[in-house]
Amino acid sequence: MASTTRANAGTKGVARAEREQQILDVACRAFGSAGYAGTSVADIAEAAGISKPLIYNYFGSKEGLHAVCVQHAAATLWAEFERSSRSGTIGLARALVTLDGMFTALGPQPWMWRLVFDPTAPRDGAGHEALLDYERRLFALGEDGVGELMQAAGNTDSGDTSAMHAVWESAFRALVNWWLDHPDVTPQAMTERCLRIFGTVFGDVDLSDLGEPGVARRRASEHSDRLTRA
Amino acid sequence: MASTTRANAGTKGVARAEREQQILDVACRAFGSAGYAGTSVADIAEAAGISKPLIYNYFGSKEGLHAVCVQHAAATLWAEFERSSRSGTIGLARALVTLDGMFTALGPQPWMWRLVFDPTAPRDGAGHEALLDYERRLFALGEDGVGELMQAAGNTDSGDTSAMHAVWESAFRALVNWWLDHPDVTPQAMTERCLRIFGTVFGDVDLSDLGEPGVARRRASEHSDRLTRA
DNA sequence: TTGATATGACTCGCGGGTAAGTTACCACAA
DNA sequence: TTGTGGTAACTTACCCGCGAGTCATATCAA
Repeated sequence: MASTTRANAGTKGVARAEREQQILDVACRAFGSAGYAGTSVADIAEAAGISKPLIYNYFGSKEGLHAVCVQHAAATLWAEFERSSRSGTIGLARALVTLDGMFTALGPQPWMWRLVFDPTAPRDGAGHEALLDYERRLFALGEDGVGELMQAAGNTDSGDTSAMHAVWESAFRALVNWWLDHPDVTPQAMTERCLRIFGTVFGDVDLSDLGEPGVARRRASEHSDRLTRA
Repeated sequence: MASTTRANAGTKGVARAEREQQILDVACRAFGSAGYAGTSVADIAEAAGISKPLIYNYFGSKEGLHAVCVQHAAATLWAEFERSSRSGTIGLARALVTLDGMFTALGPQPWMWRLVFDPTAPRDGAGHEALLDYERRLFALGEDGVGELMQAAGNTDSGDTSAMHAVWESAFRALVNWWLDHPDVTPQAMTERCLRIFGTVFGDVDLSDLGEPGVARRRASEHSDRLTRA
């Protein structure tokens, strides 16, 4: 027994890489649920079962930790968007494929969404840069589709296109948010709902553009194993 | 000169009601610009040219002050929505009239918008109640229009209607936000832009529903004097 | 003199961040 | 096999600024 001081320190035999990953998981859930401002480093430390200074040792600062979380989330979501853009579909069909991919990707980790669209996140630093980058690429992707639509309708006003794009992104977010607020609805059912909504708004959607109606679902399930991991 | 102590207190001859109004104006701008979390009571006191304890004397707490601001903003915006709903138009025409009314109402006081849609606002208390009430009424108003649209399209699924409603509200907010981000665009020009966008999305809008294209603008300018006060 | 209007100078908790020390593990010498 | 030093993993206990909220006090008008 010797000199059993009441100190509780000392290694627990967990390697840095492993501990970092563990902290990251907890932090993503926390930031994605309560937002950046609503989450304290002490909260994360407690949830991860470690002490605060360890987080500062490994990530430097609250903002540094958050930046890594955001980069991870942005990369994940962006990968999904890019995959959809390679689906070979265009116009509304591609929109549907993208929505479907989002539902499937977010199913096991819904907090990722709020992590990226957190209004309380800091307006500078590495995390913000990552988000700006993500938004820029997303913007370019969406601008194509909206541009096509506007041109097909004979409208070439750049202001109109810009506003229209804002509306489209907002509608996209609204559909995802609605789905996140209705956890009972399966991704499949939600995609079908989106299809019906598109039909209502745009008149009957030309399904020949879409190939077959099931294409979105099939492509998504091809990758669903890969996505259900985390 | 007598005993000129360096104390700076004492009344400045401003009546409580007047001072409260003055504080309120400053607070609305502050909360509406930097958000609830991003605004300190000291900030407001300094901007109003008074000291912090006076605010606590008159409004009890930061949340109390914020609640009054929110109630004011919600009432103002709601009045505009209700006026639009009495315009006699229906469907897309009413949507246009409502948007036009918002642009005109927000022109002289754009911060009102963020005051109502502030993600950093407290989730309880009188201000939150006022917002919930406002949202409920807004919801009922929007549900009508969306319900009509869905029914006309032969879709009676309540989930579809709910999601559709979320999309509509989101699109509405996106248009207003876009406009707030482009201060050079006049309300008139923005309303015309919305008309063109509606035309692009829904196919050519039936303008007979709308009466004449200028109806929104005319009704709004009737009241523009009343709105440009604050 | 009384009450309304006003303020300087506090208290206090919360949360980001840090200094200094403690323990376990591991490579290597005896 | 058993010391022994070095390092990586970890914690306790603190600092410090910021912002909400308060107290005692001061001035003036009626």
